[in-house]
Amino acid sequence: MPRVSREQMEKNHERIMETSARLFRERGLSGVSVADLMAAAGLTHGGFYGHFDSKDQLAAEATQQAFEETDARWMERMRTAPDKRAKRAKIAEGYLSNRHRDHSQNGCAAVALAGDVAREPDGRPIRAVYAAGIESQVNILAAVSDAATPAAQRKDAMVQLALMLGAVNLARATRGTALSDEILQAAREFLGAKAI
Amino acid sequence: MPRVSREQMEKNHERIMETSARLFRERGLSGVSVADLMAAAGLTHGGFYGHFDSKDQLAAEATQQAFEETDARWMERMRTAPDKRAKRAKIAEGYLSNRHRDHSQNGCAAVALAGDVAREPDGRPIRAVYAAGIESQVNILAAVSDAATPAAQRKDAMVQLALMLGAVNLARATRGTALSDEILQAAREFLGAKAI
DNA sequence: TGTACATCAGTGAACGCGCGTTCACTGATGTAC
DNA sequence: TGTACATCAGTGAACGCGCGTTCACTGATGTAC
Repeated sequence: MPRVSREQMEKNHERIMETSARLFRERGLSGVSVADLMAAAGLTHGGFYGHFDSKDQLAAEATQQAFEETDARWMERMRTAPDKRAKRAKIAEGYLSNRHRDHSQNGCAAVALAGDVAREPDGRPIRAVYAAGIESQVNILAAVSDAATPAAQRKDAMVQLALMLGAVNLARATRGTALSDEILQAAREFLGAKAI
Repeated sequence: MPRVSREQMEKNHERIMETSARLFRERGLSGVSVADLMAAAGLTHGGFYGHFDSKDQLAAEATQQAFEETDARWMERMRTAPDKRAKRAKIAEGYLSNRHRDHSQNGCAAVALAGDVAREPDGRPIRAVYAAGIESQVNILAAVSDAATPAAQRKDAMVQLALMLGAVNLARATRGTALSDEILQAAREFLGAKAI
């Protein structure tokens, strides 16, 4: 049934973006084919190029959307915490949860796609999107650092982000072992976060 | 020129392993084809299955070899350091160097393959190899922790490893930006390591 | 408001390509005498 | 030590398959009158 209404077409466009943002985080950039992600949106593969120039371009747009969602989630998690220390711990609790390890599809794009983006050639749109996403996360974390100077706050933020990302990455790669739980636990304790 | 001597065949086997260990770290498990890695070893693709049961099996063996090389390098780096604190810093210096960021092919398999292994299905041989490699790295780092109890030493080790791995992963994914250098620098400072 | 027709979102076959793996073949190696 | 022959490491064509992308087509949507 070809030729849907313009309104329906916009809904389809959004649905392709949203399902792709989840699939890319779950299976990686090359782990999802155009046919896969169109099928996940309830369409056939041929129509893809009416919505996006290329798979690369969609990957960049979907990644940007995923970063924005994570930023929003972080802000929301911090909202009820009484002070900076508690706000940092709140973010760490979610990030270092077993739930986040086990559901990369809804999780942070930074950790889900780090390995893929690291191997993308220079100049690919997703590289700029990724770097901007990390910069934004660093800024959010720097704003809740207790360090004395902006430079020290920024360094604090980078250390917390690197630790969280590394711990989740390691925990996912060792999924199913006791070591995996241990790593998350060690990182949580270090960042003053509870198990949730 | 088929049928080489048994001695030559063993050399070829080793060369396939060694070039593969480098290529997998540089381009990822699915970024290297059997033809690629046989060509890198100076052979044609058809002979591959005389040496290995499958690409998966080679990936597991090559990854194990890469982990062993990193362990040996860490021990060597620590050898001349006067105390535990200096030994930890020595490892961090190498790990968090711009050189390590820019040459994953000769670097740590844990960070190079974390994303790939995280997405491998349960039961694949490389998953067990990877988990054993991480366990070994944790043990090496725990042995140079200044914490009071073995449990605390192990947690220290996991935090240092997660931070180093996360920082290098982020630095690689943001390669070419000022942010990339900043992240390595922040992690080095945190772990008391110099820039080398 | 109703009709005629142009537009174009989505379909599905097809494109060239590279993948992991198999296999018939080749000819130097290794061995039996 | 020399010869005849069986072995088997490596070759390269071929297998079925899935990939990203293209394109002729379809028929409901949207518009001009």
